[in-house]
Amino acid sequence: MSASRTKPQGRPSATDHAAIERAAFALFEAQGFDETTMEQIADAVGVGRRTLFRYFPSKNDIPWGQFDESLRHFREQFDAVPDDVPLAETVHRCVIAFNDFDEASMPQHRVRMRLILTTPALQAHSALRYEAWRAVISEYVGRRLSMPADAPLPRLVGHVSLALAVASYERWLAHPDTRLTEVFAESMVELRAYLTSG
Amino acid sequence: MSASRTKPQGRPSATDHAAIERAAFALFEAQGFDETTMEQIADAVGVGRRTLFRYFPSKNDIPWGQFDESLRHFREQFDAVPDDVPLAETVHRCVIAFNDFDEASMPQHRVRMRLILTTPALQAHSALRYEAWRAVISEYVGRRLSMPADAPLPRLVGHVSLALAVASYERWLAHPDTRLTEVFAESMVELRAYLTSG
DNA sequence: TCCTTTTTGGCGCTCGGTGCCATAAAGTAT
DNA sequence: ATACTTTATGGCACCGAGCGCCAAAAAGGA
Repeated sequence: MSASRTKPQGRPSATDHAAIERAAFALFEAQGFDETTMEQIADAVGVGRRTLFRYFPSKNDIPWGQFDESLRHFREQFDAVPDDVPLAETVHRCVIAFNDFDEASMPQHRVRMRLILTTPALQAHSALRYEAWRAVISEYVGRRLSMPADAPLPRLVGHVSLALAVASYERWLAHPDTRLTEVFAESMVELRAYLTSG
Repeated sequence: MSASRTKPQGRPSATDHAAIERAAFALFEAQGFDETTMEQIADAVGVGRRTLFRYFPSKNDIPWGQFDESLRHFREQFDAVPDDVPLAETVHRCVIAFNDFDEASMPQHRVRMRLILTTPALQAHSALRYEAWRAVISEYVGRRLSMPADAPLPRLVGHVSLALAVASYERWLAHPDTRLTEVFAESMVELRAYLTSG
């Protein structure tokens, strides 16, 4: 009943998500994503191909790691913001907080995002992951405005927030000397200027 | 040298894009996209499976029809706008013009977009098509602002314009009685309100 | 030692997608 | 009519992702 270590039963796991990610990223870096087969990854990890599909539902999901957990954290960001903060300000803050990683993990994060944003197969697959990310925003906006999360405005805010985030990531990847959180802020400033300029 | 019918040479084509689209959409409607195999489509068209892949590079591309031609038209929209029209206004007008279809073709367009926007495999694939659409916008914005098309601002405008378009399509699909062009305008108004509200 | 639990991983299959190539079906020149 | 050229077809074999099935492995507990 406690949250600590539960006694493992049955056959122990032969690997874990982190080990698979490491082996996979090494191969992706060395020979490219498309050129790497699941069999090669399985061999590198020292596990059967079939087992790989139990840890990651698809090859495309490997670069995303444990995105579901990140989304849980994303939701908590929203819960932590007081209700008197303006809506757009809240969304902007939380999006930045979501992408405010430990400085030490930034290099790895850069590799991950470069892979996702430059590999066509992953660009395509990302749409499915982005959807869940947008849903977090839509749900919050819906709650704040007392309307369903799938109403036009909440969804619009989700889409535009994502657009801003992806554009920011592209900018961040192109300029190694920039900080992710600052790039987000700049993008927002530019968007407001674009929309309000004559 | 004239633009009219060129004398066909060699073996005549056994089918064309339109015929494949018709057969495919009928099957997609009847049994779903994922449940329809390329072999079934080939049989329905009365052509070999191999031939299908010469007309469409992938199954995912069939619902998009001849999107490349649409993009050519999209580019022409921008060329037709005088330079004294404000940038954001120009982009907004052209995006609306791009989606201003013949009233008679709207029902078919609805079917197509519903398929694309609700089928996971197609949602994913769309990212690749959207990229080319965004590029048209980025190139224009880059030209107007005398900067490369892949500079941050042009790309940001491309991403946000797409976000607005997709959100508008979702709204249009959910409300059969609305007009596509009007929905786009409403989304823009809501976006400005969202970003400028306190 | 047997039983239960859990994971592994091999096997076989489907389906999208591709390279290869012989062949069909047209026009054209002799 | 025959031969040549051009272009499209479509069969065949192959690859890789992904999945259902299931026997076997590897642990703990009785």
